[in-house]
Amino acid sequence: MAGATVSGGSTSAARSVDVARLAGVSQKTVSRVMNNEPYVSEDARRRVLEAAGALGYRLNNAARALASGRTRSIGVVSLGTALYGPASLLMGIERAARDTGYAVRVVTTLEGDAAGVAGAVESLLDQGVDGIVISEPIDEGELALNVDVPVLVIGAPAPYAAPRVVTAGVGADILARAATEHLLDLGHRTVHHLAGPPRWYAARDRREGWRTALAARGRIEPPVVTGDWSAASGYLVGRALAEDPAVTAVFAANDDMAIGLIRAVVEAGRRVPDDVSVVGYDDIPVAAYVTPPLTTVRQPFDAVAGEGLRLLVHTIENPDSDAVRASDPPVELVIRASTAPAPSGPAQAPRT
Amino acid sequence: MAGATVSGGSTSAARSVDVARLAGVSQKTVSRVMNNEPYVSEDARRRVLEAAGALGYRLNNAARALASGRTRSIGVVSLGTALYGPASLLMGIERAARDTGYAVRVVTTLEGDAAGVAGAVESLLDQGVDGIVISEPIDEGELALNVDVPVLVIGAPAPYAAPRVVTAGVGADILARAATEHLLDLGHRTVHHLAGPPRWYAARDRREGWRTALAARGRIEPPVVTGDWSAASGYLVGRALAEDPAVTAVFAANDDMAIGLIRAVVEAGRRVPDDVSVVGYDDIPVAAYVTPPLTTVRQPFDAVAGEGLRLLVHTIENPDSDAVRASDPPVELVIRASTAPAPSGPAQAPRT
DNA sequence: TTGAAAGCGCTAACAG
DNA sequence: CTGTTAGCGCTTTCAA
Repeated sequence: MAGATVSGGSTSAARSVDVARLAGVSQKTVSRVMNNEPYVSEDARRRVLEAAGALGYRLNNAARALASGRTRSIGVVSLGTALYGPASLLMGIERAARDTGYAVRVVTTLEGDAAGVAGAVESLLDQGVDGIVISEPIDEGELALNVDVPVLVIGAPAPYAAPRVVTAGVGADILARAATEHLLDLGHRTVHHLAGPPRWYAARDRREGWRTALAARGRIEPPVVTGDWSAASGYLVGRALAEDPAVTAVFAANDDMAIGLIRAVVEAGRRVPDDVSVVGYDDIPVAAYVTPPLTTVRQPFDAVAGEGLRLLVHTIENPDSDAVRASDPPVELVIRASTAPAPSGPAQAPRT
Repeated sequence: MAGATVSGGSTSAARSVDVARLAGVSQKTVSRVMNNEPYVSEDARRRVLEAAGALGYRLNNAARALASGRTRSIGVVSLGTALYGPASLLMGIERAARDTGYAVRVVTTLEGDAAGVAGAVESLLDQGVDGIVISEPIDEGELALNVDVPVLVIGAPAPYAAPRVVTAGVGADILARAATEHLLDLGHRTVHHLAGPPRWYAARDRREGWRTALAARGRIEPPVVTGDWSAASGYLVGRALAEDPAVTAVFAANDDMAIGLIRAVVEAGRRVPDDVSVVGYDDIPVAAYVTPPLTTVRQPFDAVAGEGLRLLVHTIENPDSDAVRASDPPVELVIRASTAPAPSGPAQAPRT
C-alpha cells in the first residue's frame, strides 16, 4: 500500500532497510540502534542515526508490535465525564504512562452504558494493549474479565476475576471517617450524608467511612440521601436536608454535590456554616473560592495514578510477580469556612 | 512466536488460520467475515463466527495495521489538566471517535512543556495514528508540523503548516462579545476583562470579542488583567479589580477565574451582583449552584468534538477532499444571578 | 463466492 | 560487534 496512493514524486515512508542501505549497515543494526540495544559500535550508531534523520525515518509501530508481541501501550477505561476525579485520574495516568514509555489508549464509559466496563475492556483488548487501567469503576456485578493482561483497578477493591490485578487508591473510607469526625468534633449531634450513586465503589467507601465514624461515637445514623455526583443533584436532593431543622452537619460525597447542597441550604434561608456545616470531598480547584470556601478532603490523584501505573508496568514486565495493592496515598482534610461549631441552643433555631 | 514459546497444553491466542481450520474454510474467508466484507455465503459466515466464538478469536490489530497500512486510530493532544474545557473536549472526542469506529490514543501536554504540542504530535506519529486532534492548543510560534495525516485543530485558527487541517470550535469571540454586551445593556459604563493566558488561542478569542463589543459602543477599554484559568489566579489578580470602585462589571475568560474573582470581591466588602456584576465562560457544572449563581457562556463541547471528528474522519477516508472548517456550533449566554444593572448614582445602590 | 500466494516492516533467534 | 534467516498474523492482489 505504502506509496501506492502517492501520485507524484513524493517518497513514501522510509523503512529500516532504507536507513540500513544509506548507512551502509544491515537492517538488523538499524533495529539495534533504534531500540537502544547494546553491541553497536559508536560509529555504526552514528551513521544509522544520521541516515534515519536524513530520511525522516520512524519505526513502524505496527510491525514492531506484530513481531515482538508487545504493543507498548496500556488501555484506560475511564468514566466519560469531565468530573474532576475521573478526569484528574486520566490525566495522571497518561503522564505516568509516558514516563514509563507506554502509550495510552482510552475508552470511556457512561453510566447506564449497555456495554459498560466489560465492553470497554473488550474494545481495548481488540485494539491491543499490554495492560489495562480501570479508573473508578462501577459495580456491575461480579465481572469475570477474560483478560490475559494485567489490570490495575483504581478506587475499587478489584471486583474482577482476572488473572493479575493490582489495585490503588482504595481507602476513601478513612478520609470519609476523618471528615465525619471533624464535624462531630465541632459539636454536631450527628452528621447527615449526601452520598454518591450506590453502585460506585467510591461512593460506598465514603459512606462506609461516614457510618463507621458515627458508630464509633454511638451517634444515630440518619437516612442517607443519594445524588449522582453533580451539583444539580446535590441541590435537588439537598433541599430536603436543607429544610430539616434537625440537620446541622452534612458530609457530601464530593465537592460538586456539596456546592449544590449549599445552594439549597442558602435558598432555604439557612446559613452555611452558621446553621449548617458542610464538608465535601475531592478539593476541586474552585473549592477554596466558592462562598463559603469549602471544607473538604483532598485526594492526591496524581500520586495514586503514578504509583498504580508503576505497579501495573512492573506486573506487565514481570509476569510472575504477585498481584499487589498500592500503598494508600496521603490524604488530607482541608478545613475552610463551610464548617463551624454546631449552633447552640436546643438544637436548632427554627427558621423558615 | 505464537505457540513457539508455549511448552505445555496452554493454548496461545487463536489466529485466523485456527478459526479457518475449525470452520473448514480458508484463512481469507475468515478475514472476510471478520471485516464484514461481502461475497461470503451465509453458511460460511455462520461457521466462521461459530468457530471464532469457540476459540475466543480476536483479530490481531498490529498485524492488521501492518498489512493494511491503516491503524484505525486517531491521536489526541490534550492539555493535561482536569480543567472543564479540555477534559470535556477529550471525553467528547473519545465518544465521537468510537462512534466512527476509530480508537483513541492520548498524549497530554503541560503548559511550559519543553516538548510542547510538537513533541506530543511526534509521539503520536511514532505510535501510529491515522489522524490527529489538537485540542485547545497554545501558540508556540508558527509550528510546521511535518505530518502526513490529517489534523483537526479545536479552538484555534490552525496555526499549523500541515497538509490537511480542519478546524472546529473557533468563534469564541462572538460569545465573548455577547457576554460583554449583556453587561453593557445592564447599564454598566464599561466592562473589565479578566483574561486567560495570552498564549492560549481561546484566551485571545475571548479578549478580542470583549474588545470588539466595547469598541462598537465607543466605551473605554480598561486595562486587561490576566490569570491562568484557575480560580486561584482569578482570586489573586481579581483583588485589584475588586478594590477599584470604578469596576462594576467584569467579564472573566472562564468560570473558574470568575469564581475566584467573586471571592475577591466579596472579601473586599462589595457585593455580587449589587456592586459588581461578573460573567464567566464555559458553564461548568457547578456554575448554576455557586453563590451567586453565575451568569456565563455555555459551550457545546460535545457538539464541537463531534462535528470536528466527523470532518477529520472524512478527511482521513477521503484524502483528496479539501480541508474544511466546521460550522460554528450554537453557543449560548446563560443569565443567572451574578449580573445585575449597574449601581446607580456615584456610589452604589440596591437593585430591583 | 472462494482460495493461494505474496508481502506489510519489524524483532527474534542464531550464526559469524 | 554484526549479519542472516525466519517468521509475527493479517490484508492484498490475483486466479479459480
